[in-house]
Amino acid sequence: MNNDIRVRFAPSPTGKVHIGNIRAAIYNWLFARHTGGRFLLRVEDTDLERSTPEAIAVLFDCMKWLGLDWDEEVFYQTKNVKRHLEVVDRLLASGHAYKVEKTSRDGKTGVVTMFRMPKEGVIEFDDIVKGHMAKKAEDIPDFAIVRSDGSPIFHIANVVDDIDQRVTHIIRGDDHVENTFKHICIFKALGAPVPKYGHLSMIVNQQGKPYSKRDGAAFVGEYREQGYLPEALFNYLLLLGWNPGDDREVLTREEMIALFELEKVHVTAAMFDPKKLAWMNGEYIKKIPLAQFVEEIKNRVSTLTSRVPEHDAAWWNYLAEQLQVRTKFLNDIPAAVRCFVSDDFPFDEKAVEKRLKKPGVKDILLDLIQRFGAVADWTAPALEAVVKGLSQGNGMGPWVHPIRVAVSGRGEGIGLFEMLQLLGRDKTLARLQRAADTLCD
RNA sequence: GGCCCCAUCGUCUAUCGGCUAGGACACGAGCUUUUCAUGCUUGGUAGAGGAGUUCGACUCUCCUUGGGGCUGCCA
Repeated sequence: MNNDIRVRFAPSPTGKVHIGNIRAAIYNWLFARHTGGRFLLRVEDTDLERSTPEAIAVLFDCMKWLGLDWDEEVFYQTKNVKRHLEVVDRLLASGHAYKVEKTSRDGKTGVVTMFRMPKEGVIEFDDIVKGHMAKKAEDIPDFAIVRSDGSPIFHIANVVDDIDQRVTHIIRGDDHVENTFKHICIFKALGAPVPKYGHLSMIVNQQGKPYSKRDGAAFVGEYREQGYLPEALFNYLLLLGWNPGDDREVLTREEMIALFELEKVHVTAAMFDPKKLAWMNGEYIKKIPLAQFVEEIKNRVSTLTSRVPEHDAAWWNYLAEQLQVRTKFLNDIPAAVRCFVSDDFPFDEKAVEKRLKKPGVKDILLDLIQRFGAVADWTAPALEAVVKGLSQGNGMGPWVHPIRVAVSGRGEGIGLFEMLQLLGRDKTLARLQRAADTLCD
């Protein structure tokens, strides 16, 4: 355990949190938790137009949702501007920086402060994930650190904040590799210790380009809305570029913390595979304790109806048990439980066409009403026994399919007899009658 | 263009010189089966190309090719 280790996640709040960005947060967090160091959050809110309180709230929200807790008070970059400028003055005084009149791309002319890069020698560092990196100083031109309007630019703000926060390890996106050579020179010019670096590869789309919103859900909030579990997204993102060294893929948070090593993070870009994420989500849904899954169902039911129907705990548990293994996304729950909540559920056109609008089906349903009506003990096994008796070992399809569509409106769902047991005798018989009267030919 | 980085199944990856190249997702087949799933069994698909080092190279070196990043008064 090394309590001197300090890492930070330093996003600029834009109202949305990109999955590539949050993966950097995950790696930082895991690194801190694994080493016993501290995980800091710095909000780089210098873009006043986009960095609204709402945008910052979204950021906090996403992090909390994923269980990424930070250790010290949030550091706001805008509150450190005075320090940035003081440091620039020091650089100016020591000759590491100079002022010059420049014309920017968009044509405005003004005096900016430039950082003076060394003109010879090699700048190098050992990146924890990418290995040894070196670049000739002459290949990097001087660069601006203060705008003509007097505001500090990213390079100086970032380095000064890292010094002030006493950051020891900078774990961030690959796109900052080139900046690192510049930043190292600033640290040295200031006589500050150079932190260790670890650059993370990007998450790319199927074309190998950086994953953007055009490629599907690119922001954390979207996964949340679509019914993904935070644990699943966390686990999936972690596996995109890291593995525990054996065949385990679904890991507990404790295992992740225990096993995570920055040295084992991949250098290559990883393609985002929504199918595997979906699979992993299903794995995590199966792990939800039954009682909690029941609550989840009730919550979703409340989006369908103002009053959650009254049932005993056994009824809810039975439903949850049946539903849990079939659920890939929490958002699939409402459609699956609709028929238990209300008599007014939609009928799937195709299913009706295929299962009910066929000759003889009406008679089968009417016959079933009689037989089910005579069942003394309204349980799944008893009901199944009735249909088994009718099918005489030849497959229950001709009975089962029409019943399912008649009582639920859908061609898929939980086990049919379990469904009937949950619905109860009255609803089942009424729905069979209704289908026979109005949906069959 | 210049500089930097990268390269194993379709995808995520294991392999740290001995490989009949393993696992997962996806896909195919089968079993279970009332639907949809789950579960179990099972199949196919990979080391970009070329030199070199070595008894031996997917693993090391070089070149080529391909991909990505950066090259702002953005971050």
